[in-house]
Order: sequence, then structure tokens, then C-alpha cells
Amino acid sequence: MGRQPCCDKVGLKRGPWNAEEDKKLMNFILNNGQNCWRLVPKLAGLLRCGKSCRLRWTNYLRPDLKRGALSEFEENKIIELHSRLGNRWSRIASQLPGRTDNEIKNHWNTRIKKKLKLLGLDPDTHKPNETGCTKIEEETHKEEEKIQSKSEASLSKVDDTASFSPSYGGLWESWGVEELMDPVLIEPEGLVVNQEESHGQSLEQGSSASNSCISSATLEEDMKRFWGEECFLGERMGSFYEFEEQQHCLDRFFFS
DNA sequence: AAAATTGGCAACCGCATCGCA
DNA sequence: TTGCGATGCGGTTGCCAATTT
Repeated sequence: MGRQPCCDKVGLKRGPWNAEEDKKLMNFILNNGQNCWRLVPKLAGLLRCGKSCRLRWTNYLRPDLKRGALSEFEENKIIELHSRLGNRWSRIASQLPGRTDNEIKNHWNTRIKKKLKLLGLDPDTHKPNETGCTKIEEETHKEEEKIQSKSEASLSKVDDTASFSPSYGGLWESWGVEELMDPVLIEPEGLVVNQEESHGQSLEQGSSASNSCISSATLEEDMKRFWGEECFLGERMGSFYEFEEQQHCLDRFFFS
């Protein structure tokens, strides 16, 4: 004898919500609060099951939800929390006001996971892959080929709107980045660096990168040496994921 | 320009857990 | 203590728009 379903699904609507349904649900919850979800559709005049109403409210209609893409800070926070909590999306979401577990889960699966893989890290464990950085190397080679073919065209293109994160700015600075800052050398996807801005940020915000030096062959080892073992799996990892363009630059530096 | 593929996201499903009688 | 309904949670699916071929 199995459990009874949460509702009788016969005659209930499924799939995307329309504006009219949203309005009904929103009005009902705002006037009556969240009590018994099973009764909500009936009382609100909706042909949905209570569970569907709850999801729609928590993931989309709640007035305290933030809209738009996740910020750098939020993304870094997610990576850090995931390294500690694993796939406990609701717990992670509770640390990020205005974001839902579903939103974070989707963002993780579609964006962050790929970035970690590109860096040769296992997204589940946050540790380096057993196979090393083959994927990142492949990507790097592809990028290099692209850059090679684009480099001539890029000579005439200058865009001073791009900037680096504080940590990257410090990184460049610690390496004596003038050479890397050459737009031809570091421009994988049309990115051209504004030197003044990136340097300014690193100095102003006191990046930990400013007094160290990275020089060896693998990203993992370099990062550990650079920031220390305990930081490697922690929040500082996040600052490496900030912009894909930066990642390409870093990859090229390490693996070329 | 059209077809195929990929990526992102909203919504659904089913199990786990909670809370109450 | 137990059983049951309600809710929470994480995995998965399906749709649609964007991109690539």
C-alpha cells in the first residue's frame, strides 16, 4: 500500500505558468500567507496541484527574490559552500539571500561545473582530476589556435572597458605583467586588458597575490604553492573562476 | 537560410523528513 | 510509538532560444 499522492492530478494543468495564474497565486499568498499548500490551488482558483503552487512561489514569485545573473561574489560563495556542503542546495541557498536552491543548482550544473572541469578539477570533490589537466590542455590548444588565427585582426582592435578582478590584477602584477598585458598575447576572445585599471584594483584592494610568484608547470601545484594548501579548496579558489577570459589567459600562461 | 546541436532554465517527480493526532 | 498528510529537497526532464554547421 503506497502513499497517497499529494493531490488528485486528474484535470490539473501542468507545464509553464501563465501571467493570469501567477497573478492569482501571488494575490492569494500575499493576502493569506503560506499555510496549507494543498488548499492553495482550490482557494486561489487555480487548476494546479499544491506542490506546483509552492514551487512556483518559492522559485519565481516570492517578492524577496533577486533577479538576474549571479554576481562574482555569489558564484565564489557557491563554490566555497559546495566544497564544504556538497549538493545540499537548500543549505547553500540559505547563505545567499534572494537566491533559490533551484537557481543555484541550475547555475552549478550549467556553468560552474564546466569551469571546474576546465581547470582540471573534479566538481564533486573540488580536487584535481586523476587524469590531470587534459581537458584544460585541450581547451588551451584550441584557444591558441584561435588566437593564432585572430591575432592579426586583433592588432587593430582596442577595448579599454575590460578589467581584471583584484586577485588577478595582483597576479599579473606579481609576474611583471607588461609582457602579458600585450593585447596580442592575451586576447583569446576579443579581450583586451586595461593595464591601469587592473593594476589599480590590485593595489587598492590589497590582493594576496601581490607578494608572491608563480612559475611552475601545473595549475594545481602553482595554486597550492601560491595560496597555501588550505586555501586551495576554500573560497580563494573562487577568485580563479571569475571571468572566462581571465581563465584563458591564465591557462595560456601556465600551459604554453 | 535551414537543420542540427547545445545550453539554460523552469518545472516535475519521487523519496526523505517533519509534525501532529 | 505509530501512522499519515504536508512539506522539503535533490535529481531529472522537457522546452525554447541561441549557436553552430
